Amino acid sequence: MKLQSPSETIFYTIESTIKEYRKSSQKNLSHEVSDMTIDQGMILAFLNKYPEKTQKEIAAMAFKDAASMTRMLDLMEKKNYLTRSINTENRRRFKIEITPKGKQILKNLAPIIASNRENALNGISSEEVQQLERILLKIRSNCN
Amino acid sequence: MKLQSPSETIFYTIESTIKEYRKSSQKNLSHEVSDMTIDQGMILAFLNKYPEKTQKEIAAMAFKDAASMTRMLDLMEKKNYLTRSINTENRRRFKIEITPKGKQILKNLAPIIASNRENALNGISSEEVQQLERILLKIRSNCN
DNA sequence: TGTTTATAATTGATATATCAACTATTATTG
DNA sequence: CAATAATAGTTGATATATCAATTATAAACA
Repeated sequence: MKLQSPSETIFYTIESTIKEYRKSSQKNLSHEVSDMTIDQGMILAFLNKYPEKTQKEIAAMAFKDAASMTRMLDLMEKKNYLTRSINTENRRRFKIEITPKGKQILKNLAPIIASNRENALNGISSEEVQQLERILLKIRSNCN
Repeated sequence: MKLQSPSETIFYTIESTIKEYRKSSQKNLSHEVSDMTIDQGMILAFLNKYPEKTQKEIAAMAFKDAASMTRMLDLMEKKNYLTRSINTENRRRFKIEITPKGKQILKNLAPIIASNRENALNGISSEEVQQLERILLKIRSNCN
C-alpha cells in the first residue's frame, strides 16, 4: 500500500484549518491594535487570568518554550504592555504586572476575539464542536 | 457574557493536537534521519510528487511563504537533498531535482511517516476521521 | 552546615515566519 | 515595438522556535 501524500491526510486538514483561523484572526486583530500578534494577545490574556503562574507555566499554556517566552516578554515590556520585577518570595521568579495600557488593549481585544471565534464556528452546532473536541483529544493523547 | 480563556476554546484544542502530533512525528523522524525536519521532509515529498510545480506552488502546499521556501531550499541544497538549476523554458523559474541521497531519505522516511499517522489515529474509526475532516473544513471555509 | 541537585529564567546559535523591497525575466498593451 | 505590468524568486530586517549552555537562586540531603 502506497503512502498518502501529506495533503491527503487528516493532519494536513487540521494544520491548514488552524493556520487559516490564525491568519484571519491576526488580520482582524491588526485592524484594531497595530503591532500586536495574536500570541502576544494570548499571553497577555493568560497573564491576566493567572497572575501567580511562572513564566514557564504561562509559556507552556501558550505552546511556547522558555526561551521564546523570555524574548516575547522582553518585547512586550518594551512596548509597555507589562512590567517585570523580582518576586521577593522567590528571587528566581519575576513578578509580571500588566500595565494600564496592557489592560486597555485586553479590553479592546475582547470583542474582536469573540467575533473571530463566532465567525469561525458559524453554522457549526455545539454537538459538532463536542465531537470535534472528543476526536482531537483522542489523537492528541495518542501522541504522547 | 464573559470571554472564554484561550485554553477553553476548540481552537486551542486544534492547535495543541497538531502540535503534539508534530512533536512526536519529529521525534520519531529524528531517530532515523538526523538533521532533518518534518517540514523539510514534507517539501521533499511534494517536490517528488509534483516535479513540475514552481517553488511558490510547493511553498503554498507546505504552508510556507516564498521567502521561507527560498531559505529552506538553500539549506536542503547545501545538505545535498536536491539541486536547483535554471529552467530553460522559463528563466525566472528553477528546475529542482531530488538527488539520489534525497530519494533514499524519502524511502527511509516512508515507513516512519506511515507509522506516525497510524499511531496518531489509533482507536479512531474512519467515520470519526470523516466527521473530523468535515467539521474542520467548515471552520476553515468560515475563515477565508 | 556545606555540597549537590533542581528550578526559573536568560543567552547564543541557527532555522523559520513574515513583511517589504528588490532583481530578473516574461507577458501585456497601447 | 517600447513602455508597463505581472511573475518567480531572492534578500534584508525583525520576531519567533528550538536546542544547548549558562546564571542565580532555592531545595534537598548527607
